[in-house]
Amino acid sequence: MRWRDLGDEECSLARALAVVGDRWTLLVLREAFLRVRRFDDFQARLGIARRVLTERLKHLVEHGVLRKVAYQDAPPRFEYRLTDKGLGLHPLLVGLVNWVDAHYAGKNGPPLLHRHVTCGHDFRSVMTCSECGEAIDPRAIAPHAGPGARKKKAS
Amino acid sequence: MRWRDLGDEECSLARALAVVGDRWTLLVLREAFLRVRRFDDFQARLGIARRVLTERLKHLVEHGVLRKVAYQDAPPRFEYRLTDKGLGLHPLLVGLVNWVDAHYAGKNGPPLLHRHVTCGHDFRSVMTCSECGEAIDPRAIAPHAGPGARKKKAS
DNA sequence: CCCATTAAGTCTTGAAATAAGACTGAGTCA
DNA sequence: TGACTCAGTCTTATTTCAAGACTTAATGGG
Repeated sequence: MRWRDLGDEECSLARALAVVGDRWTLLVLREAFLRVRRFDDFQARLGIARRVLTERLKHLVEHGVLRKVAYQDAPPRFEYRLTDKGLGLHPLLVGLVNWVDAHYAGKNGPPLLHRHVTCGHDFRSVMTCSECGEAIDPRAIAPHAGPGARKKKAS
Repeated sequence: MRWRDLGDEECSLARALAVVGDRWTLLVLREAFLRVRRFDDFQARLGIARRVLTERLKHLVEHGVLRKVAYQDAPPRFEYRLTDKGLGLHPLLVGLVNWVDAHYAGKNGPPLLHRHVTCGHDFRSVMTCSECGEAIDPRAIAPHAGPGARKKKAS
């Protein structure tokens, strides 16, 4: 299977990765969550090939994760802002960051903390069950075919 | 910057991606969560190059996400099992799946559901604050430098 | 006017990674 | 014996990436 055909898969995870699973894409979003918006700023902070950055930004805009907004007309200049859909990924990224920090703690602790402005505390993202509200024990997850399943493979 | 040097970054997200950010890696883990354990099964279900699969499995074992366990001696045969560290990624993957399903619902609904065996219901993974217990509004997350920060870049 | 600078890309080139599938080696099964 | 299983390894052609030079349009200073 080719990576480029991932979006055609039935599997939800495959379709998610078709959007944000390319190299650098999640790091571009990390910068976006840190309020970076302009091409050269993304490029300078990530140090990635400009060609790749161009491609990733275009892809994220096409998938509605970022919006390209003109901030001046002459010469035309644009910035990239998160959409609501893009913002929805932030808690997940925090969860991923918490996962690494839990397993590969540096000597001094995590380099970045996240404050929950609602309650004012630095927090970890705790995954809970939408039905019973309890924190999810990873061993208590049982995947099974849903209504949109075609045959046997899915996710 | 080269992708291979990602693990040396201070940024937690970069270090997470150095472990699970390669092409196909998360799909390998999806299969592992669906109880797939053997090389040929992974290969047949994913349809990826065997060379790439070999590399990804080795990488995941090296990083303690999977364990390679002999299940017979002659000829030697192995299977790959999730470690606790690997299991810790399952709620995050469910969250990612929920994210796509929310934004790109198929006509029939999601192809895969997840049951929370503790309460018996199909659930979505809701990210909540470890401090106040509330569901996290993505706009209420304020990243800031933590104790392990070196200069300005992080995550 | 002339030159430097900024910003958002595009282009080029050589180096890596991936896709597809053939091949290998040890052992089992009939 | 010959077909088959399983877990890889190898080969080749194609794609993608890394690094940085180049482009275009405008602004600011001397």
